Amino acid sequence: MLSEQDRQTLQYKVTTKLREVILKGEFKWGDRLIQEEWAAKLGVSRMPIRDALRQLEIEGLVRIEPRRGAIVTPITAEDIEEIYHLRALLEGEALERSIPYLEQEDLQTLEDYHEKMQALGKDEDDIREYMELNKEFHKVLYQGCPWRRIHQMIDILWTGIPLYTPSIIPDRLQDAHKEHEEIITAIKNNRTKEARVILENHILRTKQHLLSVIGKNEGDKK
Amino acid sequence: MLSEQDRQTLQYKVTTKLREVILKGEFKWGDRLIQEEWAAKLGVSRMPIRDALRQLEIEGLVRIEPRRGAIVTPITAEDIEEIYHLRALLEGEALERSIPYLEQEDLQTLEDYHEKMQALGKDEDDIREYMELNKEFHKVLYQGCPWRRIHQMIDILWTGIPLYTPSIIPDRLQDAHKEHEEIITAIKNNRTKEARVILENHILRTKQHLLSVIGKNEGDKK
DNA sequence: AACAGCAAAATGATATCCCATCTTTCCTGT
DNA sequence: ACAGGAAAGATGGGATATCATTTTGCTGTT
Repeated sequence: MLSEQDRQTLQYKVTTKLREVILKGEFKWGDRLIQEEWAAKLGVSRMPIRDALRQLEIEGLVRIEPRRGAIVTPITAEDIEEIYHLRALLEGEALERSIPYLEQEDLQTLEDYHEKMQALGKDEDDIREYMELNKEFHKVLYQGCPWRRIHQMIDILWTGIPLYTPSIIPDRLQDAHKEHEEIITAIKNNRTKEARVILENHILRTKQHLLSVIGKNEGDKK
Repeated sequence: MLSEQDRQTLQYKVTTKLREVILKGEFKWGDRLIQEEWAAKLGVSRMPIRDALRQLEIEGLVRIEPRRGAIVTPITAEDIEEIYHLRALLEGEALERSIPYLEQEDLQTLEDYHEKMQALGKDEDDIREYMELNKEFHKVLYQGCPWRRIHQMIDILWTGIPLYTPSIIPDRLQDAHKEHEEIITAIKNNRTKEARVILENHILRTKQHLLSVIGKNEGDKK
């Protein structure tokens, strides 16, 4: 049940809530998400639920079949593979087209974020903060890119990433940080193509790390 | 073959209709698309209109602002640039990941389409038929790719391409045909990377041709 | 011509109702 | 006992009516 204050931007809130529920793994593959059931659970009408489902279909978390409604399709390892590969492709392209438009001010913002991230520790709160800053850092990287669709696509990929406990991130902090620095340096020196390659590899390495950690955890459980 | 997309739902029809209207250029940049007005025009309620607008926002044809509704953002030359570049990126990747899964049967389908396209003439009906076959041809190319999101993204890009009068296509038929053939050959010989590069260049060349033709036409008008 | 302020319009959202279709259950005839 | 099918129930797509809130546009005054 959503509280009264959460009702400012209903569709947004509902979308966020449903996405969270699905990413948390509360559905099995192929489960149906019944509109009325969730409308009741969240205390809203069916319409914002439908809006949310359409959005989540775009993100790949449900599949909508005519007259059958939303079928939940949770994230698999293959999805991680896909999401990060597509991120590498699209963010690489976006960065290359962004650099010519980046101002001195943007460079400064990047360095600020970078420093803040470096200063953070490894407890849970700091890691959460890190994840937030990291997201902003990446956004600034390609905000100069004049294309409309690529931004939307990248956003979709980011929101579709499962919310892993921050506890699995720390091992890679050191490396990630160094890679960020390399990107900044490349941009400063106008080595556009190089920046792109570093970013792409940065993303793919993050994927590799994620998969290896998940793989281990999965092995532990069963 | 089109079983899934054969949606007989109203929202699908409405989306198609509104997309057509926008791509035909009946709106100027920044025009508002009033829900009730179009609900009346199409003889439906506001609901399927809203569903359609949400979809069109994803495709980049409208922008939805809270409490102000849908603002139409028609296609510009820069959009063509973006759409075709993203197609090259995404379809290239999809093709590379599709080839390992392509069956002998799919190869046969590709050659069938290819032959049919070759047999067509240059009058308007034939060109329309060609465009349809071409779409199917490309779809078969990457249908083996196991990723979900990339297919959706590619579909969105295809539907967002303006419906130019077929009269501007013929000059490139010969070249396009040859490029298709090269792709088939590369796939047959398992030269995956090569197939990818040919496809990417094929798409970018198509873009270049389109832009040059449009550029001329625009020049004529003003 | 500028502007303040108010009325009309449009959207986000709710509540209900209807119908088509999908799913499940249960009944029937062999 | 069981396969097959019919009926009942569940669910989604869609229509309609209504309300609150915000935006837009108009009008009359200065």
